[in-house]
Amino acid sequence: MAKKLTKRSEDYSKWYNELVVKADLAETSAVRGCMVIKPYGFSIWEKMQAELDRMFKETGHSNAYFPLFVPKSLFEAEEKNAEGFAKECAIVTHYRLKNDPDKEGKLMVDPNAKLEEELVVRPTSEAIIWNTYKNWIQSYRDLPILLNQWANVVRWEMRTRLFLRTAEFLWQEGHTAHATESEAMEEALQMNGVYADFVENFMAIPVIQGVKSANERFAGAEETFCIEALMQDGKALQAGTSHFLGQNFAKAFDVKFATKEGGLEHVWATSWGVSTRLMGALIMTHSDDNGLVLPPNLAPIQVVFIPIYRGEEELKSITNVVDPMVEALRKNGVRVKFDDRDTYKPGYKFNEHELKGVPIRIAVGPKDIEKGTVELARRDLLTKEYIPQADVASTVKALLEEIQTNLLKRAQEFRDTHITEVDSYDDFKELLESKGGFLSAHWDGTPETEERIKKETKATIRCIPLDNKKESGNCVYSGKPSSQRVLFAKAY
RNA sequence: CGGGGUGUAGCGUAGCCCGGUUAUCGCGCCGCGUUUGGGACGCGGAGGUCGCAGGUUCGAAUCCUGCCACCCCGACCA
Repeated sequence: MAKKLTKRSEDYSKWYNELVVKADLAETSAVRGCMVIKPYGFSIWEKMQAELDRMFKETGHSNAYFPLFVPKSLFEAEEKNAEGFAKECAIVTHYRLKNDPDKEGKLMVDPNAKLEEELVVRPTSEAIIWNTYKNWIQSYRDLPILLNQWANVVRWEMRTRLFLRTAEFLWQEGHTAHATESEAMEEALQMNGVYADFVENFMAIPVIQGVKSANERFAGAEETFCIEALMQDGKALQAGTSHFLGQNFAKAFDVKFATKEGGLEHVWATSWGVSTRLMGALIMTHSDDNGLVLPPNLAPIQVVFIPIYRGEEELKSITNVVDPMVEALRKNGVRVKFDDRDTYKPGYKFNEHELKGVPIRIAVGPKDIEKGTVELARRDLLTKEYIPQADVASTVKALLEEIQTNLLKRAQEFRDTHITEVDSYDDFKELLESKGGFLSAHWDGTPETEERIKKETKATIRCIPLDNKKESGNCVYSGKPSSQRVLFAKAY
């Protein structure tokens, strides 16, 4: 096995897969299309969960949990939603196994244990949740309901890719119920904003907030808002979505409430989610040929100390110097590890922590003991410098913030230089291949045009940016008049 | 589900066309020693139903048949 990762420029997919496995984030499982998230990868996910959860609570939401199984009759109640997910559902049809009379030691599905009604393993939970909300809502006094659940969902994908597309994935899904259309719409927009805030400020991944075209809209939604990110290879990634569901689910599940005025009206709904896919976005936004690069906010280990020594005596004197520094940092709330394993050499540790994306590495050896210094290396720039031991606590604190800022800035610059305005279809096709990224182009607003462009170029409309400026022009494909540019890209 | 490909140790592989002692090499793993400021080196060692089932043959990783699994390209998708 090669020690170095495949270079990003050589084969981006190969690089990505190697990185995910070698940085101890995840691996493919023996189960078709499924993924094992390893402890290190999961600890990063937990950081994301904790921050998101905090933000949800801050905006008035609570957590709850609903069943994994959705009876088929409930699943099919909202037609568009059902149709959208029908092709990728896992279905439970039986509830028991028995010994196979023809094969010693083997089991078979017991044909007598066939379920009267099949259970769909949730690909999303609108159906089961709205069937429950029906029982919870009678009056305007019961509204709003602002719930979130952390769960797994199953979508039987044909082709899978670690974190980006797996048959089972972890996510959070918010499901809210409101008395008025405007309140629901505000909620959907608010949560899209929360996602943008989280992804940009916590994960240092710049995103564009936008609206999906009808083709790309969530099945069962009236309007889908999204955050779109751009990966290093020029492909876009939908990083999160927030849906204004109108009264579709309320009508499908007959959820009405008595208004203050004595009327009876259908409830308005939203749903919104982000998934472990964000881990993929993290990797494909910041990482390099040496491995993962973690924004300090997310890093399970923010600073790693590595001793360089021969013999126990030397280690002891280094430990005496390192321990107070570690303690001082921890007191400042910094997540620190002193890697004093004697089973690996320093060079190995350097590479390992680089591969895992630790933002700051501090090496302490005999020379440093003598001079009262440490060697400090930052992961984002791969630079090294010597600083006095006395300055470690203050330097690290400031540097962690600087790295966090720098990563976002760097990604932002990349993203901004990869949004290109195009006005002819030839330029469109040419740039899509040569440069990639977002192409900002006029579109006549019809699904047919979007569909044709997709067929011919594989590019889709990623979104219509929320802050889009109105500008009259002509559709890059049909030449028909258009009032604004939209963002096209090839997407994951 | 359509087109193509691959299954040999934990991982990556040679051998297969043209059947013939004990199945190749690298990484990793274990032991001992020397090492330790960018993935150490030497010596020794362990680890294999050659995807599964059947067939041809004196003899099968190698040839034949069937099955299974996985990967890539399409369609689908957060």
